[in-house]
Amino acid sequence: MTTAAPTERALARRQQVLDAASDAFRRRGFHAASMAEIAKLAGMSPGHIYNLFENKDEIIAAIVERDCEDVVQRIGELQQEVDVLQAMLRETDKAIDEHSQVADAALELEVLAEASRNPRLAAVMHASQALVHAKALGLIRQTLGPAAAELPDGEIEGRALLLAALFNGLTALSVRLPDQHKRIPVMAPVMRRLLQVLLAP
Amino acid sequence: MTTAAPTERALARRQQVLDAASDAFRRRGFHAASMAEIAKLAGMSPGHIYNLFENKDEIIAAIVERDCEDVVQRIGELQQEVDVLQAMLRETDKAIDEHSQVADAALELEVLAEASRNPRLAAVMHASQALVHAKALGLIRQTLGPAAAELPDGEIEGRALLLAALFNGLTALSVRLPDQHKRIPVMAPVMRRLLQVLLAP
DNA sequence: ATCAATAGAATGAACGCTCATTCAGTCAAC
DNA sequence: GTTGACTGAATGAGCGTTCATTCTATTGAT
Repeated sequence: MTTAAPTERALARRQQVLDAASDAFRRRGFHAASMAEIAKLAGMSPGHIYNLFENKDEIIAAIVERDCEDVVQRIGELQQEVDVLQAMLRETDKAIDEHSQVADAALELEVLAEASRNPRLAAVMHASQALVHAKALGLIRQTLGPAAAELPDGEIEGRALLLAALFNGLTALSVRLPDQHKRIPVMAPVMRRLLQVLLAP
Repeated sequence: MTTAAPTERALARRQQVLDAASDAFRRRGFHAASMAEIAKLAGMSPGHIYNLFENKDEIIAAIVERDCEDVVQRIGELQQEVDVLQAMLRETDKAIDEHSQVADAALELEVLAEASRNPRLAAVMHASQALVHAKALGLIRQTLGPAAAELPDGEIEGRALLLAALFNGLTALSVRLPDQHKRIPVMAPVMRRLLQVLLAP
């Protein structure tokens, strides 16, 4: 038997490893972070990690899956709003700020870079991203309301893609321009106009 | 004498190393690409690379500087156009396509991820990016024409930042959704509307 | 025209180190 | 006594970097 049902304890230990590895990858990068360091942060021996994960690759794959679930949930929460567009316009500053955290950016860029050359990770990432994309389509349709039906084919798809690009780009920018967070007041008004183009009928 | 003036030959060989290293970093990542591999691709011995560059870090730093010069030049060429906005709207498809090449994305994400934790590289990147940002401000001012003077403080700055974010985001997206290049016709119309918000008075 | 001297270009084996992964063995709980 | 969680030293591969050495071409004296 290669994979028995994991015990509850094992599942909790896995989460510890994921937390530790996220931290280590963020600070050192995937290849430069050692299993010894991850083990130390997770409070267990390097050897035991191999009872919980096949290898180092599987750890980063699991991180991607977990983070994707987070994003889907966040979109779901946003959908609970009565007027999604108004909610987004109201929280533009906060949204920009959250996507401009260099620490988060580091892990995200690390994961993307690794996914562009590691097929195992690429597969997980594409599956996860497909879920996020579908959820984003739903969000935009809901925001548009009945007007959605009148739009040409692909219009909503295009909006979802560029909405994703915009926020992903903020993350990349936060590394390129380290004082970017100081410029949130400058970006916010322009961002609101862009959001209106992407989300208003 | 620590640094004599480099001969013409040395400068040419440096370029060979930069080409080789770009390729290797793109395919394997910065840490996983070995100096031996770079040397082989560049057609010289590992030892000799150390006559041309201080160490591995300096190679990736030089790549960033070279790529930055490219971007500044590209913006400069765009500024030669009589009507910059019209030119951009005309070439939207091509621009999206160029920013969606996974191969280029891989190197760019690698560089960004490394810059988020390597201070030497971060310094080079911030200096380079400041040049690009200044050039982008000039482009937007030129596009707006006399209307630029009427806009509130920071408006142009905000536009430049989000323009950069938008294209950077396309690069990140191309890794997340591998079939993104097939959706260019879907993204282009929406993108044109966004460009108008960012570049029209 | 020839040769010794010189100097930069280039090599590649060797060094010291770190890494992911394995596995023989310990320990606690039942 | 058995089982499953867990340890950490050992293994072997691979890394960036160094350096003693060789190559190549140019110079200047004869």
